Amino acid sequence: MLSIGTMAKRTGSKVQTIRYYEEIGLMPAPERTEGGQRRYDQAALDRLSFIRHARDLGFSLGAIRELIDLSDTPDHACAHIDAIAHKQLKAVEAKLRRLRALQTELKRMISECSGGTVAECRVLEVLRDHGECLSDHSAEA
Amino acid sequence: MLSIGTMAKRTGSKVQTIRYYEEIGLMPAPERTEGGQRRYDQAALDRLSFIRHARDLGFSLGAIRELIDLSDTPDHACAHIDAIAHKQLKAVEAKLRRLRALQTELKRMISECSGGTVAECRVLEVLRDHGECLSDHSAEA
DNA sequence: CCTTGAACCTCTAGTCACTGGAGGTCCTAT
DNA sequence: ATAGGACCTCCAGTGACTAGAGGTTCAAGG
Repeated sequence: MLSIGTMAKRTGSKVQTIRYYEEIGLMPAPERTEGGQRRYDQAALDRLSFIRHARDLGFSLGAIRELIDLSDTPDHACAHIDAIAHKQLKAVEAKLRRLRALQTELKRMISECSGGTVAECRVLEVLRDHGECLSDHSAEA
Repeated sequence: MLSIGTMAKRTGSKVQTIRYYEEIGLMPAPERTEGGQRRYDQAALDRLSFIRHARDLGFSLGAIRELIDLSDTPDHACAHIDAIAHKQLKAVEAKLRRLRALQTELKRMISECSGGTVAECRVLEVLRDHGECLSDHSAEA
């Protein structure tokens, strides 16, 4: 049984953030000790860890809720799962394309830099033609 | 010369967001018409487009400011550029790993789904061992 | 040239996703 | 038994927007 502080340490989140996720219903309310302190299990740790990673990847809490629902309710209508998974996959793949472009450009700059001169930085231009999928931050559609 | 509305449309942002970026100094103050309306050029459009994409990829405005500074000041000390580029590259590569894992799992679910049954959803587990780089949301270090 | 209405302006307030602090209680190691 | 670190609730503040009120400007049609 894990305390909230241990959960925070293991996932790199803040204690308050975990309580916040509970408040908005993203994390289930855990068991409590006699004295009222929260005690978590492995499933809760996995869930929190997923949330933190997905947030770091730029997913909104709404989108994350959808992804978690996929695994909370494996008996959902297949068409529903399929629609959500497809939508999230498209978002993931757009992010992948843009991240790869950024990676390439940063690498180029670093290698030029070790040669002593950075001719120019093209980080701005590099993301220009990989977009098409902006503003999918809503996920409740 | 582009109006703020055109800028918003082209980058998928809101008009207010653009004004907000100007307020906090992330976008330079553009020229104005006699009547006081903002008029932007191509460079401003590129810059805004970059900001929006980078935000969508989960970078903080602080991290984005750093990336933009790389291209604003090509005459910066090479060591400085190198340090920032390396740091950002590490962040990008961690995001890439986790996104790829998520992509794989979503694809698996979709293909199982088209077969009629989704045995189980492992989106949560899939991000578990690719982390190591959480909470690099600060970028001012 | 004049109008008219969509797009622009500033300013303030609200939202989402946290983050920090005050003031107090619990738990565990000595 | 007790000290002090971790926990509790509640509330206020931050970062990054987003919406609305109330008023001005611009450009396309008459």
